[in-house]
Amino acid sequence: MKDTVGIKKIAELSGVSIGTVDRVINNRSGVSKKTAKHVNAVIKHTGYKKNNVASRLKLAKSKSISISVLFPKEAYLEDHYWHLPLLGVQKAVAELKEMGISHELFVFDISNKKSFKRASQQILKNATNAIITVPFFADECQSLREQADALNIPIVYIDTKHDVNQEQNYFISQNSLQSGKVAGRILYQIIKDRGNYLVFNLINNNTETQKNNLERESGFKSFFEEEVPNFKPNILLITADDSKINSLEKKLLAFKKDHTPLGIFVTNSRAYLLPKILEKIGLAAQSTLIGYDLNPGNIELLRENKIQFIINQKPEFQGYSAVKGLFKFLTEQEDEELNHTIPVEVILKENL
Amino acid sequence: MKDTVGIKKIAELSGVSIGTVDRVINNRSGVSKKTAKHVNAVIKHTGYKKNNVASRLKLAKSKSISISVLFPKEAYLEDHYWHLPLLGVQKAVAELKEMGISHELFVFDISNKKSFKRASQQILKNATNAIITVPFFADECQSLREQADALNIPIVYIDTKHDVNQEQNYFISQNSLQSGKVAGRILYQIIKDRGNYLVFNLINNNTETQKNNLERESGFKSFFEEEVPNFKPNILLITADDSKINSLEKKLLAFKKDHTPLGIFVTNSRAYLLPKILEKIGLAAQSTLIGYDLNPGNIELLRENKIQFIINQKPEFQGYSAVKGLFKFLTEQEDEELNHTIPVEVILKENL
DNA sequence: CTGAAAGCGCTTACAG
DNA sequence: CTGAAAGCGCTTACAG
Repeated sequence: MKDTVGIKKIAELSGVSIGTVDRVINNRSGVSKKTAKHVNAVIKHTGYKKNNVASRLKLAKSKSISISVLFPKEAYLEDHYWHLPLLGVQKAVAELKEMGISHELFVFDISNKKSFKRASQQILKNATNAIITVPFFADECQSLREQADALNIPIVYIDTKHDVNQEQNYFISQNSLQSGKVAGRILYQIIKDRGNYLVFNLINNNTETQKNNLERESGFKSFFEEEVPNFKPNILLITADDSKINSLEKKLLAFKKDHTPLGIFVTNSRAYLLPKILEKIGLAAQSTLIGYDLNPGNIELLRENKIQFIINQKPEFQGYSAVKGLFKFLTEQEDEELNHTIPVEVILKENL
Repeated sequence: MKDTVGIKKIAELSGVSIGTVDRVINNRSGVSKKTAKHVNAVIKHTGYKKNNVASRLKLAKSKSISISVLFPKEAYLEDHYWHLPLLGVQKAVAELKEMGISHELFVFDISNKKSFKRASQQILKNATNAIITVPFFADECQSLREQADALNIPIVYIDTKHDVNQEQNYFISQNSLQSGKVAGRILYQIIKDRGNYLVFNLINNNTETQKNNLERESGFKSFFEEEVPNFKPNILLITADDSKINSLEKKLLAFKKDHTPLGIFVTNSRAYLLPKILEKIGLAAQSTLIGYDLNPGNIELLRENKIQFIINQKPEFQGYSAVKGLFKFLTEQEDEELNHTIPVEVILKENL
């Protein structure tokens, strides 16, 4: 391995002490312009790059990086979707713990904006270096954003991309429009023009994440417009509250008449609610069902072949990437890993 | 952050010097049994864990880890499949370079066993700490294995799992049987019992990696046996040399007669050879094509919707995982990351 | 068989 | 504004 230049070499070449070189590298105050300029020239010339391993070894105790994670309280439940990004966070923190990084979990109630506000205030009161959360509530995120900006604390949102325009807004999430197109392609391959399409927009809350569902729906329709423009599919959109799902039977019965194939796209994680109903009214055999997220209900029905496809958002990977990206940003000022589109992963029984 | 115990604390609690603690931790010679036992007891009691960041900082120069990568010579070609695992290797090495890790690329000709042998001898002559390669040639791998064992050099094979039985054989590859089942499921969803199935086993070499193709084929058939046992699909297997592919036209014409759907599974990366033939003999419209690997030809045809599905083996990820896993093994003696099944990733135009 | 000391590359409190 | 020295946790050559 050829000798890499270190701070010592730079000091030697610049004719200053390593302390001064350190000040220049880290933009600390107290260096004359002339010296700084000279040292910077040497740095550029030699291609010197700070050794972060050494840096973090020194700083691990005195400047430990603490990341606050603000998730729905379901993150505590091992079976729940919101536990998965937490697992990813924990994995990344474990990998980096010798570099002096730790995290703390804060939770809120997704049906209660105030609980989000309260938790975020608590986070800002503690000295934290970064925040990872989910943009459920537009106004509250906006206000958190402003306060965090003042303290120079970066925020990484996972799961959903909302359209706030500030700087330092980082998003690690799937492109919902694109995932809707994937669903469109898959169902179209199967149903073609021989049957009907059904989009279920099941609502169980009214937060920002609902936007994901609408974009997925829109992506689904776009697929047909863009990819098979001459085909005008019969797409029925059913928007319904979870609790009213049983009242839909009559509506669905219309599809039974000719036993034509039925492609069903559920725009959120609750595809598992449908198979029972489809069986009850005798639509199961002619249906192909695609939904989102590998929750226990969906997994079981994939295994039983009652759901055919699941689009996975890789929530664990989202949490993992958020921590890794933040670490890179906080130690190297590189933020390109903090804006990250998660690939649309297609899961069926055999690659579960 | 609560104070983690370090070597200093262990020394203090054991009443010995840190030098002795280091000897015990790293199983170095020259420690009395009594001292070792006592220190080990303290280590167990405190839950001490070596700080690898500090360790690697100290060792980066004197004990740099060097990984030899032995790939087909096509790894040099940016457009080629074998360039991808190399990119993954490079990425992982870049992430770990401050920990004192480097790699060197050696190449061989896949049509020439001797070139593999020659390159592997050269690797063994240099002092290397680990080898990453592809098991193209069973005998040569076996012999490499034996020599590497004697030198205590771990080998990680990517791409293909072959059935050698030694210890220290690590494989990072996709489960070919399983990926064939995925292909079966996808085509069955589309074709059902309304059409015919075609499996193309295109041969362009006779190395061990050909086993992948056979297992994929076998997985494809297994899908039908296991998942739809009452359905006896009409599956035609076509084994052909690449160069003879055009002579197949007559055989394929048989499928044209009734315009029934045709599900085509190409068990290797050369699905891109088929669309032109299918178009020429008028089978394109009724065909659904699934193949392997995101090479430029397949990508282009996915974009044009002339190939419908590609199964990706994530070659870049394979190379990346091999390096990360080796690093963990060489620094922490943990080898669980070195046996790794790559998920079966399903790609279509919209999630390319 | 064991310990004291130097050093990996960086950071910081202190002295000037 | 600048430098000399100590130290992060581990490793190693050297002395005993």
